[in-house]
Amino acid sequence: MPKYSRQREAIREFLAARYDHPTAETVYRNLREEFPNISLGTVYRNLTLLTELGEIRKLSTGAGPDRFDGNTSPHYHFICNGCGCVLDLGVGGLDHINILAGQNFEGVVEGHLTYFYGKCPSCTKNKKPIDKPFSVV
Amino acid sequence: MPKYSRQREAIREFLAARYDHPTAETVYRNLREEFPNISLGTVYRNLTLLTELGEIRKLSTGAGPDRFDGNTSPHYHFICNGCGCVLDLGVGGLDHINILAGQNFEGVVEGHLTYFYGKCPSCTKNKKPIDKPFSVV
DNA sequence: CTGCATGCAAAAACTTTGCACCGCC
DNA sequence: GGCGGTGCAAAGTTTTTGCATGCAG
Repeated sequence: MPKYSRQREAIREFLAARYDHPTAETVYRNLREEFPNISLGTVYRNLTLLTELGEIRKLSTGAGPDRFDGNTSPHYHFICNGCGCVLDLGVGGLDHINILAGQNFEGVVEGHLTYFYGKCPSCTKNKKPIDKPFSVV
Repeated sequence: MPKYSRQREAIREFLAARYDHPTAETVYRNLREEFPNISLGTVYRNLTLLTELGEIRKLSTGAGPDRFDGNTSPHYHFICNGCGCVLDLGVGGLDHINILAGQNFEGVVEGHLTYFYGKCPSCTKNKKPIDKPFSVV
C-alpha cells in the first residue's frame, strides 16, 4: 500500500468532482491553486498509481494526451468528432461482444475497450463545431 | 491526389504483406534495406497520408507507439495482455452497439472503436508470457 | 528515524516540421 | 521546369525518471 499524501488525495478528489475527463496538464493547473509547488511529475506519478490501484481510469483517445476519469463504475465513453469533448454513456450490457469476438479465435478474450464516436448533444444542435475543436480545459 | 513516390509505394506494400501491425519504427527499419537513406520523417509522413487516404489503418493501443494495419477491410483487433502482440479478429456485425450506445443519449453515435484484450493463442498454450512482453519487431 | 513521496529538472519516447534538394509529371 | 516528396535535423508534445529534500508512519 502506498503511503498517504495530500497531493494524491487532492488529485483523487479533483477527479471525483469532475465529469469532463481532464488531462494530466489540466489536473496540474488546477491543483496548483491548492499546491503552488506541485510538479507535473508528481501529477503523472499519482495518476499512474491511482490507475494501477483501480481508483481512477485512464482514457487513451488516440489523439492528444491521455485523459483521466474519476468514475470507475463500468461505463462507456463517447468522443465528439466536432468539439473533441469526452462524455459518459449510460449504455451497459455489452459484454456479449467478448463472446462474439472469442468465436473462431484460439486465444482467450477477457475484455474489451470501446470508444463511441459521433456528434455530442451540443454539436448536434449547433450543427457547426465550436470554435476550438479538441481543446477542453 | 498526391504525387507518386517509390517510398510511399514500398510502405504500402510492406504493410500489405505483414499481419503483425508494425510500428512506424519497424516500418522504418525494414524499409531501410531497400532505401538506405529513407528517413523516419518520411515514414511518418506517408503513414499519416496513407491513413488519411484510407489505404491503411492506424491503431492507437494506448500503450507504446501507434501501429499500422495494411488491411482496411472491416475487422477488429485483439491485444494480448501477455506478450503485447496485436492480432486480427474475424468477428463482425457489432454495429448494433452503436444503437445501444445511442439510447438515452442526446447526441448522434456514428461509430465505435473497439479493442479486445486477453491471452493470445500462444500465451494461452504456454501459460507464461514470453520473455519480452510488448516488444514486437 | 527510516523510507516512500515530492519538487525540480533533465531526459526519454514518440511524432511533427522547416528547409534545401531531388524526382515525378 | 514547377511543385510536391524526400532527407536531414531540429523542435514539439507528452510522459518518465534521477536525485536531493521533506513528510508520513
